[in-house]
Amino acid sequence: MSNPAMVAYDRAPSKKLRPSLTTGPIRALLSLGEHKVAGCHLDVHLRRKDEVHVYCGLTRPVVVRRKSNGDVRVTAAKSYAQQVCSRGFFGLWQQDQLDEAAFEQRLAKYLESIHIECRWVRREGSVQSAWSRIAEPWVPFDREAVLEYSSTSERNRSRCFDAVAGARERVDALRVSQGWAQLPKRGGEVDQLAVDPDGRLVVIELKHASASGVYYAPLQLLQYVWE
DNA sequence: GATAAGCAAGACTCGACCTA
DNA sequence: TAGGTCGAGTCTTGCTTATC
Repeated sequence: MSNPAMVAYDRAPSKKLRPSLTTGPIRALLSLGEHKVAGCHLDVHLRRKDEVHVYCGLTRPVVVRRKSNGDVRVTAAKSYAQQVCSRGFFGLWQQDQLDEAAFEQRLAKYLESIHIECRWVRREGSVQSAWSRIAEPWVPFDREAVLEYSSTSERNRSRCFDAVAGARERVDALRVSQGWAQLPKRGGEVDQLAVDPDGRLVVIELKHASASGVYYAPLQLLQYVWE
C-alpha cells in the first residue's frame, strides 16, 4: 500500500505574524483593498512563509515578507523594483527602526507613481479585480490557489485522475474534429476560491471570451475539483 | 534553521503569420 | 479582411540548492 500524498494548502498567518495584522506595515497593506491603481482595485492576500501579496489585476506590484526577527522586506518583480518610485520603499525595514507612518507614506507614494502595463489590468486582470470584491452569490477568499506537494514527482503523481484523463481524451478528439487551438498542458492554479452562503466551496476559472483556449476551462475545473 | 537565488512549469498578452 | 493559431516575452508560483 502506498503512502498518502503529502499535500498542503498553507495560507493561514503564523502565530508570529498574527499580532502584526492589527498594527505596523502589515496592517497598512491589509487596508489597501479600497485603493485603486491603474484603474484596478488592489487585492491583498496572505501567502505561505508569512508573505503578504498585493495584486493589481494579474500582476503583483508589492510583496512583503515578515522575517522571523520581525524585520520586514519589501520586494516585487524586476519591472517594479527598477522603477524610481520603488526607491526608499523596497528593501529591508528593520523592526527596531520601523516607523509605521514613514512606511505608509512610502507605500502611498509608490502606489501613486508606479507604472503598470495595461496588459495586466485589462481583460482577465480587470475581471479578477472586480470579482475579488463581490459579496454575492459567493465571497472570494483566495486567488491563484495552489496545493503544495512534498516534491515535484509527488505532485505529478497526485494530479493524475482517470476521470480527468478520459475527459481530456474526449475533448482532444473534439478539438481535432473542430479545428480548435492546441490543448494546453494540465494546469495547477485555481483562479479564485470562494465560499457560498451554504458553506460550499466555489472553484472559479476566469477566461476572457476571446481567449483561444476558452473551450478548455471546464476541463481545467474538472482537474481542480478532483484534486 | 532561515534566507536568498535559481530553475521549471504554467499562466497570460501581444504581434506575426496563416487561412478561409 | 477577419478570425484563429503560434511563438516570444513577462510574471507568478513552488521546489531545490547554496549560503550564512
